[in-house]
Amino acid sequence: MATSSELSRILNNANGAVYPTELLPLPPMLHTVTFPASGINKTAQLTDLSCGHMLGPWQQVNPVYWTKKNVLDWIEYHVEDSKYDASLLNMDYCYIDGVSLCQLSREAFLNMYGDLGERLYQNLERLRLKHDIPCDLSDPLNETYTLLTDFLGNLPQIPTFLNDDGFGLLDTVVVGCADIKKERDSCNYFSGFSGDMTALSDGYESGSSMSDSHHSSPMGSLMNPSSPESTGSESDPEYMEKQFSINKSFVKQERGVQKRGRGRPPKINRGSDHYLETKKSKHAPRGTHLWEFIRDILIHPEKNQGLMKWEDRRDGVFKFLKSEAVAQLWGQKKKNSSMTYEKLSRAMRYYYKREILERVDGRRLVYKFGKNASGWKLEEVSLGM
DNA sequence: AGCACGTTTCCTGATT
DNA sequence: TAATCAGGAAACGTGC
Repeated sequence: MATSSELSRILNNANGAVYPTELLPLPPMLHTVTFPASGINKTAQLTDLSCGHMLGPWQQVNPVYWTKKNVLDWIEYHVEDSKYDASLLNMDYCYIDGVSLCQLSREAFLNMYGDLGERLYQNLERLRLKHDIPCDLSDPLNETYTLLTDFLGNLPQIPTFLNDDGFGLLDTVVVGCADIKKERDSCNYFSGFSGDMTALSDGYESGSSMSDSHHSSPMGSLMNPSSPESTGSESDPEYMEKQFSINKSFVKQERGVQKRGRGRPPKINRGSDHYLETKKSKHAPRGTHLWEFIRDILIHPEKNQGLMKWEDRRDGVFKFLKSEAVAQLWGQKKKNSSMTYEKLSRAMRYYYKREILERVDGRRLVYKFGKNASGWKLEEVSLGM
C-alpha cells in the first residue's frame, strides 16, 4: 500500500518525466480560442493560467481545455487531498487530456479511478459548470449554450442512463413527451412533468426542470439506452417503439375517429388551465431562430457530444446524430414539448428557399449552411461574430 | 387590429 | 417496412 505522500511522489515523478519544464505547456488552443459571447472572463482566466494558485492552474480553466499535465495535476491534488492510495491508480488513465476526460461517463470514472472516481467525477462536473456559465445571458448564443449546459450537465447524476462511451447522458433525452402531454390532458398522466414545463419563465431555466422531470415522471421507462451510429439509433424501430409506445396508440385512436383535412387545425385538446397559462406567459423574445440554434449547438463541440456533428466543417456540412434529441431540445427552448424531428426538419427545409441552408442530396440527416447563414465559420466563431 | 414573419402541425407522396 | 425527405396548406405566436 502506498501512502498518499508516496502517491504524490509517483505523480510528481510522472509529471516531471512527462513535463520536465516548469512552464506550463499551454495548448495552442488555449492561446487562440475565444469564446464568442461568454468569453469576457475566460480571456482573463486563460492569461492567468500559468500563475497557479492554491489548487493549481487547472482550476482556472474549463476542464475541456486541460492539457495532460493539467489532468495529472488535478488527479494529484485529489489524491493528496483525499489521502487516496496511489498504488490503486492505473497511471495510464492519468495521461489523458481534458477533452477525453470530459467525455468520460460517471461509470467510466468509477471503473478507471476506483474509489477516487466518484470524487473526481463530481469535482469535474462542478468545474465544468463553473466554467460554462456564460457572462451575457441575453445573448442568443449563450442561451443555447446555457440550455445545452443545463440539458446535458444536470443529467449525469443518474448513472443508469450513462454509457461508457461518454455520451450516455445524451440518451436521457426525453422523446415523445409531447403527445404524452396531449394525453395527459385527457387522463392527467404526467401532471408533474408538464407543470414543470409550463411554469418556466423562460426557456433557459428549463434544464433543471428537465432533469427533475426525469425523476418525477415515468419518463425513465421511455428513455433510450442506445445511441445512433455507434450504439444504435432513434431510427431503430425498437427504439422508436419504446419512445412512442404511448402516443402512437393515442394518435391512431384519434385518427381513427376523424381524418383531418390539410393544414394545421386549431389547437384543441388542451386542459383549459394549461391553455390559459401558456397564453399568459407566452412572451418569449424573438431572436434565436432554428438555424441559429442548430449553429450554436454545432459550434460548441464540447457540449454537443452526440447530438450533431460537422461532416465538413469548412463547407458547413453537418449531420444530426440524435435527431429526436435535438428536436426535443429545440422544443424545450420553444416550450413545445411536442416537437419532433419531423417538424423540425420541415422548418429546416423552409431555409432552403431563403438560402440559409442548402440541400445535401442523398444523405439523410445531413444539411449544409447556405450563404445567408452566418456565424458558423471558423473565422466567425473565433472572432465572436 | 392587422400584417409579416418564422415557425408548427399535418398531410401526401417519393425515396432510401 | 419504416424512417426520412420534400413540399403544400393552413394555423399559430410574436413583434411591429
